[in-house]
Amino acid sequence: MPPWPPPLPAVASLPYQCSVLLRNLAARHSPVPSSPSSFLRALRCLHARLLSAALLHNPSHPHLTLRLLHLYTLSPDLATPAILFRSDPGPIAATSLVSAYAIAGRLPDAASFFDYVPLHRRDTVLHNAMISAFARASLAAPAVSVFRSLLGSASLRPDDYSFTALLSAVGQMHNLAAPHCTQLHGAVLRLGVGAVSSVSNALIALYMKCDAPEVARDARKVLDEMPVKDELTWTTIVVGYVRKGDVHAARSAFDEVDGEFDVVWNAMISGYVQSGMCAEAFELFRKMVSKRIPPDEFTFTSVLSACANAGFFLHGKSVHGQFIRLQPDFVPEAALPVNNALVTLYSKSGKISVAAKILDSMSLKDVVSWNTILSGYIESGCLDNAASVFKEMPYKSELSWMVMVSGYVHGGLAEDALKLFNQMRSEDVKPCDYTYAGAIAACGELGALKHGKQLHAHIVQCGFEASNSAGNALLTMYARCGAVKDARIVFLVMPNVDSVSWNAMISALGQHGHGREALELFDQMVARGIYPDRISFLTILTACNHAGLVDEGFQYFESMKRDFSIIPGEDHYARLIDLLGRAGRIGEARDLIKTMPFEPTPAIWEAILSGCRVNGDMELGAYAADQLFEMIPQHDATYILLSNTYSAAGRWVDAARVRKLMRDRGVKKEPGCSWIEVGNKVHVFLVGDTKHPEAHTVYKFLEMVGAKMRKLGFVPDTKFVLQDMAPHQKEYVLAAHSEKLAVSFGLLKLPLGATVTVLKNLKICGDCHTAMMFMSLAVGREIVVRDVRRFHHFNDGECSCGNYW
DNA sequence: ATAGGGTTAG
Repeated sequence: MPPWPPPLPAVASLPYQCSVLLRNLAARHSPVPSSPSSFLRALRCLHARLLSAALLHNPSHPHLTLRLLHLYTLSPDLATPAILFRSDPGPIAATSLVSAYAIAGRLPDAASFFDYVPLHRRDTVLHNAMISAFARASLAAPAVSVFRSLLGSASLRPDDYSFTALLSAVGQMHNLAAPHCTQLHGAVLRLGVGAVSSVSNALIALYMKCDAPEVARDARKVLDEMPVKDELTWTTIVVGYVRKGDVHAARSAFDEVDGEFDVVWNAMISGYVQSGMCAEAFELFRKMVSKRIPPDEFTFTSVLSACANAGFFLHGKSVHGQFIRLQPDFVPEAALPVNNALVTLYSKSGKISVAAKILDSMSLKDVVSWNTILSGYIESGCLDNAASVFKEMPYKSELSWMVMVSGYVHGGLAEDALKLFNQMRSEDVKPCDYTYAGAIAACGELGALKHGKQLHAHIVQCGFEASNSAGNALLTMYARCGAVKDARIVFLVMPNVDSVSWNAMISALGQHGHGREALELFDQMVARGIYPDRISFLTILTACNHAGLVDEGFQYFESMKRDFSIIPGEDHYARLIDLLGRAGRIGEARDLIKTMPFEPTPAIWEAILSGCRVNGDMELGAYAADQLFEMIPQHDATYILLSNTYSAAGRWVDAARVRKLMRDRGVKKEPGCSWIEVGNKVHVFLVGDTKHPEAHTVYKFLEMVGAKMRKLGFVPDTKFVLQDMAPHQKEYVLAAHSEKLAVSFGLLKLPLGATVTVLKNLKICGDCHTAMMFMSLAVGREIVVRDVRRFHHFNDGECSCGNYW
């Protein structure tokens, strides 16, 4: 019979071996004494030996404590900690239980053991353990009150441990005021514990966490007065300067110790990563390796995240290799964050299958691992894989929901996003502001204004009104739904508008025909010292486009290069060309192409093409079409555009060739629809190949619409009435409560072609009244006034745009 | 029997 508990392994490989030992014990891989009392005795013996090896409370190995605790709680009929405690309800057992539970993140259990000890039996050490338990959980107030009760006790006095724990607890508070630090500093000096390095370290950390900029000096003073400085002193200083945003001060402090202590390297490397200086982080790691300082799990995690952030994938791969060589030294718990960082690295470098393989090979996974692979799949566009990971992941956090909701929105599946959001709330998961932002963006996609407004109310209720992500999402949603007024209110209410907010507001004005106002707002933004980015200029060009402000558009384009040194991208050029084309200055557009520093892209040719359509310059149009044809397939719309252009240019054979290509490649023509509000009804128009209005297709479409709306949980009592308006066109009236339901089919994104088709259909129906209303809705949205005016005369035969599917 | 710093997912 082998001895029990098994003998502890040699010192060199202690943490790893002990972890394995404890895991095997928990899994009953080792012989276990038959009687509960001898199991308990042996377990306590093991516990004591781990403690004497200083392993259990070594901050690098909290997982050993967890494993041991797990072993204690393993079978309820054996030695649960409660039974352990009942056999010895004194302060000593309570202290180790309080700290064990605190490390395990189970604060309520820790507190209850503290409470069980009668007042007269509590000693300073127990108080200290409780204070640090609260500190770990970032709960400053209860920690302070435990410290107060220690002060109030007649027989007890706080010692250096008490102060260290208290200072760390107070440091968890947000917006800590400098006077508090000075006050605590005074108390430390009065009680004469300032010479103890742990107290001074905590004091330095406290000063560094203060918002006031000048406290760094006070921290430095504490440092200079310390008789003995240890490695944690220097780490605290380095970390503190990084937190204050002063990487250079951190680096000079690091150079002051000359890398004498290993952990300071970690602090400096991660400091560089946090400040976005990934190249410096990697350089330091290289230096560390050349000095033969062994990297630990923190080093690996930081440097890998540096590689992932900066796109140093080859460097990352070599770090991966080094980690593999050292891997046997790491317990699974220590390897976990490194593996997580590896999964991130490979996801970001586009090697999602390698990332999945690493995840698969991990013996230990946590929420972070699952969330990482989830966002990896979403970023690489594998929504299906993401959805199945989401379904099967053993634990979810709020972040998982957030990633999935916004993943659906980004992937164009707004309905699924809202469905998931509703499911989330029915499962009582509290959404954070980012998740709300995702759901609101989904409403914007769908044009579900009422639903969006409800979410706005929730946001106010949850206190997320000051959040920029939520505010920007609301702003964009209102803009997409055409509620510029509401968008403006959100913009005015937001406490810290950022450049995203400005861009969104400018775009809201621009898209709804308030071109001049959009330009004014842009100038205001610049005057306020907010630097416009490339998105700002895209927005401005769009605004100019919608308002027909050609010369202004040109001026802003020049100013972008000259005053803000932003290099125009293909999208900027495409918009400028579009602007020129619509103004009939297609020749200038053609000249502009020649000045571009890159070869024309499909977007550029498309812009030229639409300009040619407006101007009837079919020669240049056909040339652009030829260029596009070479680049096909870019996206589905290109085929239709091409075929129509060739037809308009009289090149019927080429048009037919495009149509054949379209058929061969299986490009689907899906029916689209449009909407119009009349009174409290919403009319939905079916747009598409209406020459084959087989009844079942029409009804199928209606069913689809109905199912979609029911799924979204909007107006459930909506009735569909089918009315025959004309042989070539069907109109469905939604007897809705004037909600812009039809917008939920994504119709605000209705392109020019579709609008033209609707107008054409209305002409066929002879419903000029509706047509006029439709135009008034269309004007200033995606459609430019002059385009609509062209069809004011409804000259069918001349329509070069054709149908939009 | 108790303390201080450093890590990963958007």
